[in-house]
Amino acid sequence: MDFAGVTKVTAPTEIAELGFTYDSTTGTPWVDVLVDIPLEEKIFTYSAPPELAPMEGDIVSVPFNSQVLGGIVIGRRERLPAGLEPSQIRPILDVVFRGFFPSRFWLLLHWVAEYYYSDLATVARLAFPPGLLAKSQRRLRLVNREQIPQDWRLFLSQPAQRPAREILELLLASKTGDLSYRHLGQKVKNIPKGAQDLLKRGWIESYLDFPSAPKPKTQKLVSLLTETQPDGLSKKQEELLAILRKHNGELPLGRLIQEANCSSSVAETLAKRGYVSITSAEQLRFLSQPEIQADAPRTLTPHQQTALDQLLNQRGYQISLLHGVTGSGKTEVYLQVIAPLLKQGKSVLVLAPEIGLTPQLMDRFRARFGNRVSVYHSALNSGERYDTWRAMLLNQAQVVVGTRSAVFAPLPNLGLIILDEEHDGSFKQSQPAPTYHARTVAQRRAQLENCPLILGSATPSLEAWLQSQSADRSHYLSLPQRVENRPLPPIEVADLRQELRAGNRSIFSRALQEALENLVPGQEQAILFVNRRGHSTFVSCRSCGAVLECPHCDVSLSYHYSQSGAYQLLRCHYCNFSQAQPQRCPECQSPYLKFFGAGTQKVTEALTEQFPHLRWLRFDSDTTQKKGEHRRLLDAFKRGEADILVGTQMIAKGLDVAQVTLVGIVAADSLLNFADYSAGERAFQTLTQVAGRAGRGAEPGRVILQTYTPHHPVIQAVKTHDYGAFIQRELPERRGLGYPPYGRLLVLRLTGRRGEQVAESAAKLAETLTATLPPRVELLGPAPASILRVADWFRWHLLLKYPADLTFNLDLSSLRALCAEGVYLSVDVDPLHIG
DNA sequence: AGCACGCCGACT
DNA sequence: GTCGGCGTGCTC
Repeated sequence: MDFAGVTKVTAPTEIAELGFTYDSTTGTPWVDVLVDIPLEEKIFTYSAPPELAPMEGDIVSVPFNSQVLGGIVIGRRERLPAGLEPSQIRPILDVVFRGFFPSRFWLLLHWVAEYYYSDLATVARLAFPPGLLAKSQRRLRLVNREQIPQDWRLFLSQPAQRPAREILELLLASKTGDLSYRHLGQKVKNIPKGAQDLLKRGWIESYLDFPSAPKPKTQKLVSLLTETQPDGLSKKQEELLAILRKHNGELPLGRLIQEANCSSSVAETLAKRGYVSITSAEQLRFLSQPEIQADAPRTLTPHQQTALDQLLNQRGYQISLLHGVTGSGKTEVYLQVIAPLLKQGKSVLVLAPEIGLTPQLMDRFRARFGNRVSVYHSALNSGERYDTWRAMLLNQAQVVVGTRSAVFAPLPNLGLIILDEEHDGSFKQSQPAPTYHARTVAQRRAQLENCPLILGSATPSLEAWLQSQSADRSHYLSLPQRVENRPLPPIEVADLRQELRAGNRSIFSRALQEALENLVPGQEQAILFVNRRGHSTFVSCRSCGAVLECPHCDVSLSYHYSQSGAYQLLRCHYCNFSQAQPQRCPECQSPYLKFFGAGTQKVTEALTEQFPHLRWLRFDSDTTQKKGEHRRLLDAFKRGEADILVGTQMIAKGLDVAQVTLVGIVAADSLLNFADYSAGERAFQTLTQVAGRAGRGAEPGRVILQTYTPHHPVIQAVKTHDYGAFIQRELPERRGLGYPPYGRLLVLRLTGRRGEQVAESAAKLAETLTATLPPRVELLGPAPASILRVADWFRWHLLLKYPADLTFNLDLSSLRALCAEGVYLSVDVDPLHIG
């Protein structure tokens, strides 16, 4: 079955009944519009043509200078602001979308804009599907291709006519002969001059491409209005009514006339006489998704049942941390909390780290709730996105599963928010603004909607854990055991220093080699976790020790090669620069280059060499670039087409394959050695999650963790599956240093193409901040970023650290004013990474 | 953010 | 003189 459903068209007033209110009775002449432009004061007053009747919350097109921009009506006013004459006021051009914005949603956007030092228009753009806030584009097009003389170059031979020549060349080369100013601007210097020349000759014309609101596909729907069989109808008319009756009284016009083999005029006559109605209906485009076997609620373990009972009893805003070890059945608890809410007509928002990586979560939801589940994430194309957005707005009792940005999903009757894998870093946007964390926004939203929020994780973030212990309306629920009494896999730590001493130079420890040797192909599967993609993390010269570095970034290049051996590349993992692997050291011409650091490619290479009987699949961002490739690879692995899955971080997320009995962590150390206050927390989470992939089926699992630092407290906590031990060590440390969750952080990032300028601006900011910051705010830096230069951009930052109970405000625009030209300042509130 | 207007150097 | 460079300021 596919989901291509037909929804009855809903008039604006009906949308309003979904809980949004506005008043169309007082038609005041002026409206304030938030214009979609990053400006200090973004509110402009427009006149409201009565026929458009723009109202609060409407999305509108407005003239702005010589462009047309999207905007949001934020209020109406009786009189003009001081100093404005009626003659200065221009009218609203169009209402793009009507009657959105319940006030609590509006408040949420406001709050996000303020909390993250962003602005309303930027935040609003996140919350809307593309197109709603579109701006007009100035475009140039050829008036008539044939009319331009063959020898046009002769007319434009002056040096000063270079822009005109270049524009014309580009236009002639393009299929449509129609290009946007913006596009041309990237390739031609001084377009206005060139355009002027060409316009004067009458070869091209310039026009404004109006933003067109995304329109849902519509189709005509014919509905039966009479119960009885009316008299005096023609044969065709009777036939048509009979067909309608056969289809429960409703059919799309196209299908109806096809089946009745008549023209639409027959239906129109019937409509005129009042026997049927013809309405316009939206036809929503959805991703056609693979069919899923329906399933029924599963029997719960006592722990699951306890958690479920507590969650079912919650009313109003509550925040619950569902701390369930890997394989403890959190998803089943979610499903059973959701079911009764849907029956009450409420909707549920489920946020997950990356939908692409967790198709299994999606499948579980669809198996239980069928077509009441929809996905919303950034990989949807704009048509799908728009229609899903519409559906969210219009449908009752639905489940939306989405990624970070879905926290803004416009569900009118929200009954619950679930944030699964709450600890996952991808819930935080670090770039561009607003630098929001979906967990933080979800919490605010739950408060505004007055509904419960459930955070789920096997390895809760320290923030969530601390909050669950102490804060108001917070609850801690635990699922300490796996379902069906399956044990957590024992974790063996292999000391790589001892391996070296014992003369083992393989990247696999003896324990891991033995385990791989004993893996029964076809019955058991293994996962090998490697922290890096590619082959080697760096290449260095044996003679002079030179390390090959990226010419655009301050990092070493990684070595990659193709399966066929067709290329050997050095690639930068920061800016994607690549070059051929040189035959000789560029410094000393020595031919002896050595590869260091194991990436996924090197591991698969070693597997082929040492275990030729085992088939492997590589799962990292190199092998999953194509759309749908995640799923394809995971499905292939699930079907047993390979014995071993070799992958990066990605495999830690929600992968649930019953046959996996062995997990190998090739090198845990790279995770521990990040110079970041939260490195330990992230390492604990990743290692625990990866280890948790083992033994999820009937067969018990086994984990081998290789490391050079076996006594590191994080390794020990992972080894003993002891979350408590981990936080008892980590929390006092954080408290002592004033780091989150006890203190708060804010990073000011400065970037620019000229290194000295960036450094100077950073120093200047620091000076000003030192003089103006309130007493309990600590300023650290300025410091160069741990990788100073990425893609030829230099990066410096300043870190502000302050007690969580302190509120203060930065005046961002005056700080921006302090920066040198070409130096950009951005803010990251509650950053996850500082580097 | 665009985009116009407006004021100075190197060409016809 | 004119064109072409880009600084400055405005957008309801």
